[in-house]
Amino acid sequence: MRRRSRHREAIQDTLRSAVGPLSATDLHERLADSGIGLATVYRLLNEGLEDGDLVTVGLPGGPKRFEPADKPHHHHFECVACHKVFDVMGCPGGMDRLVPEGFTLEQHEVILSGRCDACA
Amino acid sequence: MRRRSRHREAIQDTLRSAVGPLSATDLHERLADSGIGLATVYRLLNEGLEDGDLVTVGLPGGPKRFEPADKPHHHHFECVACHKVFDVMGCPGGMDRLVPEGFTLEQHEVILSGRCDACA
DNA sequence: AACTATATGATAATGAATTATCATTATCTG
DNA sequence: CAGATAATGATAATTCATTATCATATAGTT
Repeated sequence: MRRRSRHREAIQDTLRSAVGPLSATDLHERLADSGIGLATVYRLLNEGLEDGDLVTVGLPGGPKRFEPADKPHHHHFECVACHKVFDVMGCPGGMDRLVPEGFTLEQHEVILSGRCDACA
Repeated sequence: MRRRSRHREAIQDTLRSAVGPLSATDLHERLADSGIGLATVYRLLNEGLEDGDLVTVGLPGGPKRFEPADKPHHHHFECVACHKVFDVMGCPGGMDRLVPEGFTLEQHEVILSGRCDACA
C-alpha cells in the first residue's frame, strides 16, 4: 500500500505548476532544497505512471519527461537555446489525412522548436 | 580528402531506398552480409551529416535516425508493435497558430504512432 | 607496382539515463 | 507508543548509444 510522503506531494505539485513536462533531473534540481535523492525521484515518477497520475513525453534527443495525465490535449515547444520545453495548447488537426492506407492511428505528437521569448 | 568505398555507397543506397529513417544499428543489421563494422557505420553516417548529404531524425525514446537530406517535407509514423518508422508525405500545416507570443518557430516535427499495415 | 593517406573492424572506453541494492528512517495502524 | 512495512538516500550496477584507439587493409596516385 502507498503511503503519503512530502516527496510524493512535491513531485506532483512541481509537475502540476510547471510550464511544460520535466525530466527526472529537472525535478531533482528543482527540489534540491528538500534533500530528495535522485533514486527517489525516479521511484516516485514510476509510481505516478503506474497509478495513472502521470504520462511520459518523449522528445527527440532528450531524456524522458513527465507531466500530469489530466492535462487537456496539447503539444510541445522546445527552445533550441535553453532547451526548456513548454506546453502549447491546441492542435493543428488533420492528422488522419497523413496516415497511409492500412495503417491505424493511435496517437500523435507535434513538436515545435525555435526560440522561447527569453532567448529570442 | 574523401575516398569512395563500397561501404560509403551502401549506406547512402540503403537510406535512399528505405521507407523511413534508419538508425546506425538498423543499417548495421541490414548490411551485415557486407561485413561492415558498427564503427564504420557511425563514421560514415557522421561524414554524411558533415557533407550535408544526411540529416538526423530524433524520435522519442529511440536512437538517432538518419535519412537523405534531399527528401521533400514530410513527417513520420512509428509502429507501436514492430517499431518501424515510415515516412508520411504531407503536413497538417497551421503550426504558426500554436506558437506562443514572443516565441520564434524554426522547425516542427509531427510524429504519428499506431499500427502499420503489417501489424494492424 | 610502389607509396601515402584514407578506410576499416574489433574492441575498449565513454557518457548519460535509469534501475538495483541495502541499511536507515518515517508513516500508518492499532 | 509499538510494530510492521513502506519510503528514502547514497551509491553501485546496468543498459544502450556513441566515440576513441590502433593495427591492418584498401583506394587513388605516380
